[in-house]
Amino acid sequence: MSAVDTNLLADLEMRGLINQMTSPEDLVQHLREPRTLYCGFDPTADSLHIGSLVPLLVLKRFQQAGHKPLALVGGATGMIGDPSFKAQERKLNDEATINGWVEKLKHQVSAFIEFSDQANSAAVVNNYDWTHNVDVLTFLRDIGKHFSVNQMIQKESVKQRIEREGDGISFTEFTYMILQSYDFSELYNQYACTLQIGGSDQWGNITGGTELTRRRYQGQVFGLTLPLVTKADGTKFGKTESGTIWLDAKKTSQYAFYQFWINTADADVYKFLRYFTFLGEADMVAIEERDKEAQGRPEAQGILAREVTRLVHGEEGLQAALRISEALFSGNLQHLTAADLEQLYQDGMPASATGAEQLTLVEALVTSGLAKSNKMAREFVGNNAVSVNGEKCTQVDTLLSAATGLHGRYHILKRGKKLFHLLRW
RNA sequence: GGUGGGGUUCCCGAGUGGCCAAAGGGAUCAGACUGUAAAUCUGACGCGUAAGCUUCGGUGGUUCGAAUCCACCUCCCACCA
Repeated sequence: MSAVDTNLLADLEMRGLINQMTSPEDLVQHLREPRTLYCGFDPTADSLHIGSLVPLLVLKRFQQAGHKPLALVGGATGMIGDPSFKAQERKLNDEATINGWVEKLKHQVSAFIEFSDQANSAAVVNNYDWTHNVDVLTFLRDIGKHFSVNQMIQKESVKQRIEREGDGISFTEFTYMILQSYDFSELYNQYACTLQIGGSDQWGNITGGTELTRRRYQGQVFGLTLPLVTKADGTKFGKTESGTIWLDAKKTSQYAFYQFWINTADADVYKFLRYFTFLGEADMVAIEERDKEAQGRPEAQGILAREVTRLVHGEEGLQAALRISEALFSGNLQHLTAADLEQLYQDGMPASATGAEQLTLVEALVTSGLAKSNKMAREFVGNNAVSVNGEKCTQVDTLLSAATGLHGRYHILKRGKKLFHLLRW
């Protein structure tokens, strides 16, 4: 019960992972003992995306330091929708959908924290459990009474929605803060949970919970928010041209996930190492130093990509991503064996099977999704942007068939510098 | 409820009867240069090999011809109540 790493907050500080804390000095004292903390994840889709990675990893950091993490899945709050810093009212999803998502998130969240029999073993909780049978009158009298509307409308997170003409905020979303506060006080009561972490946008909701807990149970609980992950070029983190980067390998393959991190800008990569890996400070400083001295390609992106992919998809997932990446970007495609190619397919390289006897290059590009119309396909070919099995192909009418493929069965199509597709006959 | 202003191609935004698939910017994509970068330069950017076809909130109408004019509908915004 005493094996607590008291350097935890200093480590978080070094990583730039602390945005705000309630009563910092008290919290430092508080964390000298093993504590229980939580972070909420609302089901807004059937998978979390990398935006949730920072809080997930911080839960893990807390557990490694000897504390007990609770991952809260918002079966209840997900039905309401968090208005914090959202420009517009969100549409509600139906209950069955949300319940399906809740199950997936539970599973996903579980991969990041330990459930073994140790004293600080993690738990997954669902706020639906303690909210679904609270009746309205009880809620209004026992919980609502503790909240001042005057204070609530002062919160930065909803201010713009209230002040801005045109867009408003429904009572439903306005109430979200109360529900989340209720969660915190319930977790305090049921699990002795005394710390909530969350993104910086959660500050208002978290402090609501610390106050409610004090009023209901006279307990002191703490809040700690994490910084919003930003990119140096100002674009939104976690999105690429092709969409959101999900944690679920079915939605974003391990290969695509790995590639996402490999493509991190130099200006962001050292910051991201701190946010997303468990490497020690000395190691990270050394990496940065080495990259600075060596001209040419920095190695930080590769380290980041390997570390994060391993964290999310495990060693196997990482190896799969590496196999594909190495084959496509550094290997000679002609040297791949049939088994190698089959492995790439198994590893989740973008692929499709063709039903046709033969395809023109243009048709192949369109059916593989590498070009969205025939016209675009022709343009790519004309631009010298397409290669087949590692060789530039500039003839629009080139015919592809099983016979022209590698091992009588595969074509590796490449459009531009980094988009690949495996065509199977 | 009243008055006024709007809804244009992924986004912003010009366009007020033919010269409009529709200016300009952004985003995106490709090429060159590179490090599977950044910056820069070049090109593409509704669909179609092309002829041509389909777009400018919706539906009808006027006209040889409409994103542009008319009617109705719908959604949004501002001000007033």
